[in-house]
Amino acid sequence: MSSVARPERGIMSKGTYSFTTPIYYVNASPHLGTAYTTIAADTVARYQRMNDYDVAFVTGLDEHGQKVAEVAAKNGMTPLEWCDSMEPKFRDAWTELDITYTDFVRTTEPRHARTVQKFWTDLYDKGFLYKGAYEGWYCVHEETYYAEGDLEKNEEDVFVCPDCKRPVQQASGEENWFFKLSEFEDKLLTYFDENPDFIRPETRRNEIVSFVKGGLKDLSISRSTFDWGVPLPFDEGHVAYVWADALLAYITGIGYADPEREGEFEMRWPMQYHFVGKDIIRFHCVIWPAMLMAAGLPITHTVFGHGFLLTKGEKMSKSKGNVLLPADLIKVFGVDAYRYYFMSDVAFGHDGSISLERMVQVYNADLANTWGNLCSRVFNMTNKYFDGKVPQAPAGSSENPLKEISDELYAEYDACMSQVDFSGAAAAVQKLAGRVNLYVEESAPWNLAKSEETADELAAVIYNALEAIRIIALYMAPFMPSTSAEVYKRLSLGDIVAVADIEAATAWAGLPAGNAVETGDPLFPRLDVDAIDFGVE
RNA sequence: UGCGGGGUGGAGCAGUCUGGUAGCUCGCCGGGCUCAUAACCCGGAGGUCAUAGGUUCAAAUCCUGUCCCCGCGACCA
Repeated sequence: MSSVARPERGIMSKGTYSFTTPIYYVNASPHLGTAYTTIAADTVARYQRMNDYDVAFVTGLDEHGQKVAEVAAKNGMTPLEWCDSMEPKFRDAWTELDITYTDFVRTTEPRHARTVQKFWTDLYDKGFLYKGAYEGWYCVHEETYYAEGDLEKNEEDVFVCPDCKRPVQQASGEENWFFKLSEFEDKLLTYFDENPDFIRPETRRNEIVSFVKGGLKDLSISRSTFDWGVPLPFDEGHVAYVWADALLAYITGIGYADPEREGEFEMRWPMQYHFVGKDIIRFHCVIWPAMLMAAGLPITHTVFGHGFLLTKGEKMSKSKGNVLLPADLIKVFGVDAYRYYFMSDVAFGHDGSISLERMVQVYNADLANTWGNLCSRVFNMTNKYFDGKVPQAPAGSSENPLKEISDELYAEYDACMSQVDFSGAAAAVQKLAGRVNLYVEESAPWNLAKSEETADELAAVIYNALEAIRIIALYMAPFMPSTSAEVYKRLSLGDIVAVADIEAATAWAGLPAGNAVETGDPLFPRLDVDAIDFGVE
């Protein structure tokens, strides 16, 4: 099903690096939030590919469940027709944002049904499942059972769902399959204890630990009241319930039980990261590791629950009328600036307030004034003083402040990126860009150009500035792929996407003398906040 | 009610775990430079770190109380 080319395996040196976004629910179109998670994952994907890793980046769609069936019926479609109509919205959004996922899993695909059936049959065989009746109440909307004590009552004194406030129905003794989640309470707590990085950031970890300490109930993993789902092989009248289905898409995406991808799952599992919004960490930090433990599989290294994007301190929602759509922002800022803004200006893991005004600020300060203008002025001087060719750096010119910073940069940048501290990584690169601007100022090449006596000095300054620009382009590439590719092109360097070892590539003096340098149009023309039509608000 | 996050110069944040010159980006004011996208560089103004107590030689940072804001609860990471 997936049209995305998978990377060749086994040819890179550092090993595999695998991670996921959530398998998004088909009911809503992609919005800033889903785009945020996905851009973050893509930034990791692009970086780790440049960092000599064999990357697997799994995303996809959760297409099962009663709600989907209902929405489809309401729109006069079969459930699958409805899902088919939603899929392009996601794929197109990701294409527009330059997302380089390696697999896009739809939970309705046969290969995923195979995963679900194999996985749960295995747990069934191992004795982790039992059939039981759920006493109590059921909310169709949440697809969840509630004990009477957990319910709330509305004005009419009718029991309603504590989550969605809709009336609930009596469970009527429907039999479900249950997963013995309660057996994993201690094992999970021990695991959390021994693996402090499993849940990040730390506040999320504390939440989960206290939640598990509060006690775990067995988990209903099947439904027999509707059939829009994957049937369980040991009881065909039952389909896997939402999380018992969707979480497994992560392993479908790396070839679990896939005869066409022999050996890939073993190579890529366990993964480094699941990137999720903070609202769904429970499923990823409690149910999922318990499922894996039961299956005898290792557990993903880290579940990272990032924060929400807030506007004016409030969460975006349609009813508040403060929703921004990715496409609207791309129109104004372009894809690269869009990606850069969210990665650099919002601390990953914390809620972040965003605004159009702030986007314009960051765009102008970091991209137009610092990075874009730096390229502009240095390229222009290269053109003016060296006929548009990279000058030969004179002997001894490698002793300079830019090299000093650059030599330390990989370690700092890599540490940030490995910890998914995107804003830290971006700031580190930005610091070098700022230093180059200062270096140019201090060296004043326009004065050096006035006399033959300072010709060597001039060549050194321009070379060093160009070299720093090359290095900055490399480090910016995971955030802003198109711009970095453009800078590489203007320096007559090869395809930046082919860079497979960024540490080696960013070693000083990698820029060949004599390369043609094209000044080109400004990379990021300044924006005037008052002159922009955002088409929203 | 509950659970969670937060209140730091005009705006957005860092610093709080491991007490000891209050830092960053933007904006504002003044100066410099001229290669560049009114950009770049330097300097400056501006904060009783929500509030009231407590601990301490010393608290934004630790403890206690209070006030306020936000999130989960509605499509939604």
